Amino acid sequence: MPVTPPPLDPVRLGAYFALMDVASLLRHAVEQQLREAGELSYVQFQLLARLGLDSPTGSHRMTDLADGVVYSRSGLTYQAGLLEKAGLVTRSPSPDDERGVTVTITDAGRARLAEVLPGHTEVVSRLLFEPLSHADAEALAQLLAPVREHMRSTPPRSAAPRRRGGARPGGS
Amino acid sequence: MPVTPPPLDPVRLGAYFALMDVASLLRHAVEQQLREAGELSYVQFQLLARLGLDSPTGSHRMTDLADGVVYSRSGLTYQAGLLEKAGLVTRSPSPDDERGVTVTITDAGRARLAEVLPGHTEVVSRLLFEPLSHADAEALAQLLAPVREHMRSTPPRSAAPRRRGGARPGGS
DNA sequence: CTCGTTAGCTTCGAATTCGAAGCACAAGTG
DNA sequence: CACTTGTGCTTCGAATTCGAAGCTAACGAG
Repeated sequence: MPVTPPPLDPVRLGAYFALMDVASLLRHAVEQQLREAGELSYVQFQLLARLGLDSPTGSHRMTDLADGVVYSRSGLTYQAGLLEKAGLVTRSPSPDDERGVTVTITDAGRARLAEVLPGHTEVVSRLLFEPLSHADAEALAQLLAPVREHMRSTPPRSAAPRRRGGARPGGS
Repeated sequence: MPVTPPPLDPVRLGAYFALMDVASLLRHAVEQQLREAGELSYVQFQLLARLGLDSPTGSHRMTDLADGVVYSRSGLTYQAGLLEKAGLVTRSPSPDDERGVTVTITDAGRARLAEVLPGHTEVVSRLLFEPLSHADAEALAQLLAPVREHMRSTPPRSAAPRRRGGARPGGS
């Protein structure tokens, strides 16, 4: 039974709106920059960045990539397919787990990443950090860190008994 | 000539990632709640909220709505069309400006809004504000306010001479 | 008044996104 | 080993999104 929660006070409401608004605007600007500079979507850029910058080997399992990116699994497959078709990554079965897929960035992928990264940095610096001092940025990061933790550890839904979900084995 | 900008220091990079991540997660959670509680998309909810809560008359021009929402004009038309088909708003030509369209929320629209609002508040409170004190929320709002201003006042692109943009007159 | 320009919104086609359903491999149980 | 359950990823169809193109109304200059 949904107990009517207390409405958000103006301060929180403002913070909520500002957060969503800033993120949307920033995302749109970044997307535009990426499209013009390197024909990349935001998701593709995130994947390349994760592979090229966060990984010493340049490889990741699809699942690991999905953890870093919010989007749905199917969307991830789609974008990874586009990246592969563009020659920026390769997909191969994982050595340990036959059903896993390992995605590896190619040299062309690294080159493309290096190509768009400066512009990306420039846009983020200009739009997000121009009005913020270094101390502000630090405060923002420290404010958001626990929120991120909290969201990532909270299940998507509280109740909802998950109607016998998942993979039915014997298909045909 | 894109002068290579200095890369983002770790603090700013962390703030940037945290911001985008938190906003994405929150948006997904909110979208899910809205879909389950009231068959509304996020954009539709924003439009209804703007009409039902922000406007004394319950009406707005399309342009005013577009200013509050980030999405494209065509997307706005699409969602407004869906809302109209669902009977939650009406669209009529603006009295002053014959080419403007005024969107007005209906009683059914207000009812639907009242229906989903508690759940929406609950999700936002739980996901975003549970790990934040009231002072934290205030700090967050004050940090983001100038950023929002800055983004909204900055043109989408700096250079790019806008190739003779807009409406070409003699179509046929 | 007539022409050229701008503003406001819609239509169109292509691309992206999601959730549900499906398949193949892995792991646990008897 | 046979069988059941769970994990990892992909395919599929529907819905949403965007940008470009188009149309009508308002505006400005000659």
